[in-house]
Amino acid sequence: MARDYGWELSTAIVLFHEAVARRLGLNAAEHKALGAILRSGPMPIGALAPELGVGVTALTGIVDRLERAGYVLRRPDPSDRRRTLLVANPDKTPDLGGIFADLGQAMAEFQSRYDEHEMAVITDYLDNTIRVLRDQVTRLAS
Amino acid sequence: MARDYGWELSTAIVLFHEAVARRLGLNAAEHKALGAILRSGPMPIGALAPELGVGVTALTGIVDRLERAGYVLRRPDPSDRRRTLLVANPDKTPDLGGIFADLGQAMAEFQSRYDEHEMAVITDYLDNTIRVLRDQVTRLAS
DNA sequence: CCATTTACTCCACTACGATGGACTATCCAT
DNA sequence: ATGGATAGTCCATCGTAGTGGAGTAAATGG
Repeated sequence: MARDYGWELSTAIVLFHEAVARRLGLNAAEHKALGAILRSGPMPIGALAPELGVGVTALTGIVDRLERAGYVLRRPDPSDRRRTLLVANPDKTPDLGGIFADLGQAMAEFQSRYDEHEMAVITDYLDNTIRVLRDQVTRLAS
Repeated sequence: MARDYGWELSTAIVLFHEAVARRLGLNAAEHKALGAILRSGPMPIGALAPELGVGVTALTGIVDRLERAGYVLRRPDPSDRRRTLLVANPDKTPDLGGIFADLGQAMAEFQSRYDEHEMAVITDYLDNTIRVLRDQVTRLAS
C-alpha cells in the first residue's frame, strides 16, 4: 500500500500546532485566539469572538489568561472608549519568532534543491490543495 | 509579499479537521481518539491513552461518548479478559468514508494533471515537509 | 439631554478534560 | 494456590470553555 501523504502531512501539521501551543504554555483555545490576534493585528474582543466562533463572554477568560501569560495586552481604543483593543505584546514576539525560525530554516534548506520549474509545480500543488480543503470546509459546514 | 503557503496550508488543514469533527458531532478529544482507533485498528484503552498523551481515566469518559454516539464499540479481548478492545463500528464507516470520498475525488482530479516527474517532485516535497515537521515536534517537546 | 444601543465584564451554571486514588477483575510468576 | 502486577472503571476534584443574563460605561440618534 502506498504511503498516505495527505493523512501523514495532516497529522504532522496538527501535532506541530499542538507542540507549539504546549511550548508556549497555551491550550487550544488560547493558541487559536493568539494566532488570530497575531494575524489580524490589534482588534477588539467583539471582533475576535465571531472569528473564533464563540461568544464574547467566553473570550473574556481566555484573554485574561493570555494577558496574564504576557502574550497579549489590553489597550483602550482611543476612538471608542467602550472598546478594549487586544494587542500582541511586542516583548513576546521574539519567543514566537524563535519557534518558527528553525522551521523556516529547515524548510528553506531542502526547498533550495528544487529548480524553478519544480518549485512552480510544488506551489501549484499547494495552491490546489489549499483550495480543495477550503471548498471542503465550506461543504462540510453546510 | 509572497503568499505564505505554509501558513495557509496549515490553517486550511486545521480548519478542515475542525469541520470534520463538527460534522460528526465530536469535540477535539473525541475526534482525536476516533482517528487513532481508525488508524491503528482495534486496541485496548491502555494502549490508546499514551498515544493521545492522556491518562486512561480521562479516556473512559471520551470512549463512553464515542460509544454512545455509535462510532466505537467496546469488545472484550478474548486473549486477556481484563482488557476491552476499542473497535470502530463498521456500521458508521460509511459516514466517515462519505466525508473523505469527496476530498479524495477533488484531490485526485487536479493530481491527474501532473506527469510522472512532477508527481515525484511533489511527493519528495511532501516527504521532506513531513520529516521537518516531525523533527520540529521532537525539538519543541524537548 | 435623554433613550437606546453597543462593548465589555461579571456572575451563575453546565459540560468536558484531566488528575489521582480506590476498587474489581484478571493475569502471571513463584 | 497465592501474592503482586495489570486493565479498566468509578469517584471526587480542579480548571477551563461555553452559555445566557445582569450590570456598567460609553457612544449615538432624535
